Amino acid sequence: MIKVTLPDGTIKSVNKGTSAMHIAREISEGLARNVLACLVDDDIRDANRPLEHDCQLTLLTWNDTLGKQTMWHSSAHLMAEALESIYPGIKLGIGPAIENGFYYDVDFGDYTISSDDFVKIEAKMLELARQKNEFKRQAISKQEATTYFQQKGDEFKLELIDGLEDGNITFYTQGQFTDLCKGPHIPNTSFIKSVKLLNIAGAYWKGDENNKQLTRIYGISFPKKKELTEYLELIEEAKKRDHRKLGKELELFAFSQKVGQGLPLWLPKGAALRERLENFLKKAQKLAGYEQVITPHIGSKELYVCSGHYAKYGADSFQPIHTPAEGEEFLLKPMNCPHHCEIYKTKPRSYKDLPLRMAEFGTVYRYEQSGELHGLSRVRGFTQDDAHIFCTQEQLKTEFIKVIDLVLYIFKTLKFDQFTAQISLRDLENHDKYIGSKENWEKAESAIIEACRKKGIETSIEYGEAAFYGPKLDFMVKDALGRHWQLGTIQIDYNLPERFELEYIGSDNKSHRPIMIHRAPFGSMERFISVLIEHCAGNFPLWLTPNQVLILPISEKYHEYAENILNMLNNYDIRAHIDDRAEKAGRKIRDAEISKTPYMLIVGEKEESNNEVSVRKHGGQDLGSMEVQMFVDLINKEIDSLLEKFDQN
RNA sequence: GCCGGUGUAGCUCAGGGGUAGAGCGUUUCCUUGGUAAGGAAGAGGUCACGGGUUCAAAUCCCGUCAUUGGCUCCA
Repeated sequence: MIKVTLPDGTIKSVNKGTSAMHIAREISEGLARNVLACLVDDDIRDANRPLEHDCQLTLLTWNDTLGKQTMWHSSAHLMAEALESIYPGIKLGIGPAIENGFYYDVDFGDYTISSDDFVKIEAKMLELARQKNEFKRQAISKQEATTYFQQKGDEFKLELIDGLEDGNITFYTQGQFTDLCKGPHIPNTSFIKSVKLLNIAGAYWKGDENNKQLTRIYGISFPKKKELTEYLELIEEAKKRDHRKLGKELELFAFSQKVGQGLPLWLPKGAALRERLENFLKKAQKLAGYEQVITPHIGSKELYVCSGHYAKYGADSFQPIHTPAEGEEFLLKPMNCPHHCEIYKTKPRSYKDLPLRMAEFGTVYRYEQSGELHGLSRVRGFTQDDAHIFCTQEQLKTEFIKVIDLVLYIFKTLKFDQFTAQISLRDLENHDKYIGSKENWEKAESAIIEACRKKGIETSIEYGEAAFYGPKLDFMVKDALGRHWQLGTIQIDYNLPERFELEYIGSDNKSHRPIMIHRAPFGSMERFISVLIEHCAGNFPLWLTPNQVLILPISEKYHEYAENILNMLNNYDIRAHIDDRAEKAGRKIRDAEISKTPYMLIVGEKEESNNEVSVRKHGGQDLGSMEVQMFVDLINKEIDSLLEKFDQN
């Protein structure tokens, strides 16, 4: 007999070799029908595998992330089975579960496949699922595994097996399909009640662009048909929020073939919005002790040779601009830091000058790969809300924390309450690719970790993700379609001060080297605004939104009164317009709603005679009629509540 | 950059070897209205661009550009 402890603390004594599924069935048949896998101590396993020792047991269902992942992993196998039966002879790469669904990488050989084929693949998958085939686990020797895939002629699996340790290899079989897999899997295929193949794409074998490109098919599956419907509705909703669509509809930005790809054109409304966002940050930065600087859009090639960027990125950048002078070369600036270093050097600095905080909304140009360009999220010309803090080693942690405060202030004001923070450190093994001394790196890495701990930020640590000149902390958010984007970034740099020979005179009257912190709370104006658009679905906060108020005269007779109202609002810096088209009120309201204007003022005979306005909020709420002054107060009060002052304790 | 998809009116899209369609928007006229679409008439397109096949190409083929879903990359 062994003792199995369940999450609620109950201990069950069962025969050795009993399965988790058996225990589930003892608890209830309903539960057993929903168990997809289980956790034995901290090990994820098939629910049907026998339990051999005393253990903690957690039964995993669709409600658990790990349960979902198991279902999706099994669905990838199911898809592979379906694909093999439709396209005999295909070769399989890997087929894991992902955040939302699963994929399988396949070498289709001579078959051509497109999303038009999804319907028949989905049908085959469901047909196979209904066969209620068990996922059978089988431990196998490396030799046997190799033989199996040699016979099958699947070089990808052979390559995978090659990297595995003998004695640790398992196969899973369901129906006619066997795959190299460490599992776990759901008990049988019938748990998969609905599937949807989502898209098809190329993907390099093992993620290496020197390797063969396979066809990746993405899909998702559910234990209930209804959940698939809901998921598809969610995707539709997300598409409505796509910043590329809303940016066009709300006339915020545009692109032009003639101007060039990845070079956004800011339309009047978008430009004004961006300007307000910049001013918002400038105000907070002023309070935080930053000074604004301005630097040119190009810089001598020598500047980047000095910074080291030319050696690393020169070949993949916009190429140098030549002048009529022999040998003279300039680069479009890909970052602002070297310029700021030169500002630092304009005069001798004392420890009393530090920390020196230099801010600039600096527009930079990077030759991003054409396939990577995406709306405003990834462009070739963009403006960083950049700043560089030059400080001493002692000041580093405090300054780092202050920057975190600024980032959190922005997130709070714009209601980004779901973000993740990632600490990027050096590769654990290979330290050669980083510039700078080992000691400095260690100091910098621990400063970041401590600062995050102190601010109570939940972080993940990623090794090997650091920039070549220093470790960093990145804040990431998801866009409407679930893609992750990096927004704010804070990076420590021991390298540039070295390369530019930056110095300050310490209290000991000796020369010392400052440390540099690069930071951009928004990241770039372009990307931040893209995420903001999707975050609020185009319904910007009142202080940011292009048009705050639309005045809707009931008929032409009230245009003059509407003009009066407009003048009053303009005097209070409220952004308002009049819809003076010869349309009915219902029509004007509808159009105002579609344009996402926060407030509508309906004015007609009643309002004019009482010297009032009727206020309707976006979304339909009728606030009744009131005097203009009262409406102004209402708006200002709302803006005040949204725009808390930056307080750096 | 790589592998797929797409490119038709300002927008969203249908069509498709015999020189072009809808809805919305826009313009003009009528209507002067009360909380999500009033009516009528008109304008608007070298069907992305360049080649090829053909009696004939927007349609088929090739190339380029842009865009899009991924992959790789991201100072």
